[in-house]
Amino acid sequence: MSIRARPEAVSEAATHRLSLLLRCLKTLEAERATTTSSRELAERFGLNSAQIRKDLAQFGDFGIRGVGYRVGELRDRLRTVLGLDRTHRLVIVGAGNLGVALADSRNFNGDTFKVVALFDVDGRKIGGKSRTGIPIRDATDLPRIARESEAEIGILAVPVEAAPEAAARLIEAGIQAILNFAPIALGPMPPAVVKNVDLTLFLESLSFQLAGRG
Amino acid sequence: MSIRARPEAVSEAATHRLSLLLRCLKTLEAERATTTSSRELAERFGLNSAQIRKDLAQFGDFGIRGVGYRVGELRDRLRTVLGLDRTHRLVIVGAGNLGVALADSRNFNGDTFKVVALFDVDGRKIGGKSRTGIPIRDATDLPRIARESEAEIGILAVPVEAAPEAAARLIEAGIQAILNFAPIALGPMPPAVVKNVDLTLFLESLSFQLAGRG
DNA sequence: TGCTGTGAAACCGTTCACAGCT
DNA sequence: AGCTGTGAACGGTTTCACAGCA
Repeated sequence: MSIRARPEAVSEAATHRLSLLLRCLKTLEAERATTTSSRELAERFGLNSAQIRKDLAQFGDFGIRGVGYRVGELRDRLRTVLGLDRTHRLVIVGAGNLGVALADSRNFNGDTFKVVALFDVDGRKIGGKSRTGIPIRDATDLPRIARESEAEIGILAVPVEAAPEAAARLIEAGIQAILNFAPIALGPMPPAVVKNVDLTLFLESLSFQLAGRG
Repeated sequence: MSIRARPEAVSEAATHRLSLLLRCLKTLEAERATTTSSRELAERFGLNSAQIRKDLAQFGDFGIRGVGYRVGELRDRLRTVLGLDRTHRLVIVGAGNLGVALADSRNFNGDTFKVVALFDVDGRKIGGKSRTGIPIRDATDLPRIARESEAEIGILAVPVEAAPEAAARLIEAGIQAILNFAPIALGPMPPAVVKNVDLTLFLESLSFQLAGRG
């Protein structure tokens, strides 16, 4: 029922579980369910019921003892907790295959996330548009455009050599969070939050697991 | 000096650190360094020296007390441990923006990983090629082609609705490991290893961190 | 009754600190 | 002397088990 002050530290694993939980709730809602319980959620989606309760308890008392959770209400609370109750504008640096793929992706273009522009240094690309119509702008205009469009999140989809400098530019442009796809571990760059998504690492991790077999 | 039997369980975090460590060694090698130590590695690359030693100790005694590690030797050992001392062939299901971007990516096309084909159900794409020349084949031919080319790893770059069935097809085709980019948590699908890379989750995680500020 | 919310217990990964080897 | 390899201490996260409330 009641909300709690946000704890100073929440583990990344817990954050991911909350995102996943929100998705589960959307599924239940699509089925017109009005009420659920940590046990039902756990059984249907392969989770742990105690963990669901603990994860939620960090942010408030959202359930009703003896009953469970109201689906619509819990979904709203989770959206608020995760900051998904408003629109986040994105800029993508690097209009190569990956940058354009992300810009046109369904998942990056809903109500909560919106790509405002792609940026590149290649004069042949500048002035063009992605398939879904995201404009490709000159990377030197990034600071101005990022501020004007009030973009908060920057995606790095440039080659590894260009990544550190591009990251520095995003910071200058007032970007608050960076999702880095270049295979280099960017350290924290205050005041922005950095998340590295190293696709090579995932592949090598699979290779490692394959190596542990006949 | 000596190698050890592979432990039954290695944490994912440790695996990622070993991949990163291998990258650091490549850097040192490019600088013609022949010897290094856990302390040097830790200081130069922002790691923890005890953790480096612990991570390595799971697989053998690779160092020399009082001296450190020989760069070339340690790199070779790590490559073996991670299974990167041979070529892994990949198939990519879904020749949309993301699939093609991955197929053409530098990081997915070196000596250790090689994309053999893209697969799609769209007749207009079938028979074509990606920019770097990866052929786009009919998804119904996946089992045959995957076996003929001895592909071990399958990448799922299809829309979320198509992901579960496409995953099942990869298993039928004898694929040993799946890297899933669709925003759905695929459970384990024995005998294959599954790794979910949910880009939406990363974005939502950043959103959450942004929500914890003024 | 049956669920949540939560202390306590178990577990796992990281860090410390040093014995032992070169 | 100096580094590795490792048992022991620590801290954080997950799981358990139940008190307390609808």
